[in-house]
Amino acid sequence: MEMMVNATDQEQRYGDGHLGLGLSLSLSIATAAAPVEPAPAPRPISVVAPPVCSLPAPPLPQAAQWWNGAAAGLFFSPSAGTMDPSQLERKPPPAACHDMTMPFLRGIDVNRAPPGETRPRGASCSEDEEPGASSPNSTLSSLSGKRGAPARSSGEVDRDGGTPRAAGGGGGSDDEDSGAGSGGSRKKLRLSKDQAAVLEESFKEHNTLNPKQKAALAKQLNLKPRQVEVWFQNRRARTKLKQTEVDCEFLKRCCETLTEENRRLQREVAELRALKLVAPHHYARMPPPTTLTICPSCERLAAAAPPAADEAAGRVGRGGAAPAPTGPWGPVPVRPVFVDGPARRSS
DNA sequence: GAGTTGAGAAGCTTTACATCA
DNA sequence: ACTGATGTAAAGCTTCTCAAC
Repeated sequence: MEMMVNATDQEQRYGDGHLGLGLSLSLSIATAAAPVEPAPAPRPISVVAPPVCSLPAPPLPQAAQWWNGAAAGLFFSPSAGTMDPSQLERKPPPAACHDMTMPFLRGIDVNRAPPGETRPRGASCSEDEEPGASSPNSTLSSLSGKRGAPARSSGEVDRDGGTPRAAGGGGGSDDEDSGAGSGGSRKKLRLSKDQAAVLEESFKEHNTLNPKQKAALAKQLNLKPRQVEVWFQNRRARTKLKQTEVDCEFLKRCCETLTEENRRLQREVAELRALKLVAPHHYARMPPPTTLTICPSCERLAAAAPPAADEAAGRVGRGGAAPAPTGPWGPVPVRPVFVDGPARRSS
């Protein structure tokens, strides 16, 4: 097979968890500017733009990095900033998500495949065609065929969403459904609150589903596996979009901060030059410029600290530990992390 | 009218399997 | 019989888009 993969394309395609180009940039900045600290713990999904510094986390195995993001609903993994392009390149290994448990699926072990069971690639997933799994609400929209083709309009949607009506009915396979495109406008399914809540919970656990999880979830929610799949696809796409917006804002702030710092440093340089012209003899007695140190953690240049007692005693070497956030490294913008899904209507 | 959201389509990668030298 | 290369089909994913609400 011919593999002509555009790197940019790859980054975009598999950017969830890494966020592609823009993300890499922001992370590079953050990596260069921030001192080392432990990685922030995964936050609850409902938190938006938490006060977390964009610090690079210690490199993790790829699957772990991905999972960190996925489990917390984070598509922007801080650790991605330390990843090399090869790490950015691939999706997580399927096992990373397939082995996770879904506590909300009571009594359904969707994660444990029967020993030795591997679904043949070519075989159609019978679970996906589960005939009885049709949403009480979805008997309509899920029936819609191709775009533009009017779907069968049958039944109404339970907007309230409390209890799904009896699933029964359905009985039609996807094939049947898609085939019946006769007349009537396409009614749109509205997932019930309960269904949405369970899906959200599930998404917090895994942002992708394996076939078994999908089937179990569909069964539990009285939806078709295809509907669950679509919901997850949309959720991923929209979460990523939100995160991209957040990252964009963050990058703007980074840019402003760096620009301001650049101006300040240029002014400083100009002042120092002027000073040197005015009083060259003073500078002759000063230590050579090699006393500038590099912060070992963030590799930023720091002016040498004024001679202190420690230094006089020879106890301080060059390149000492970087001061905390308020040190000479300047302000580091705090990159917000979008961890919440698209706002849901509260109706 | 704008925002949200379920869903279809296109295009891509991955993977299992078959075939062949 | 075994092995590596190659082709193919199916499934899943992302992205874009539409349309109903």
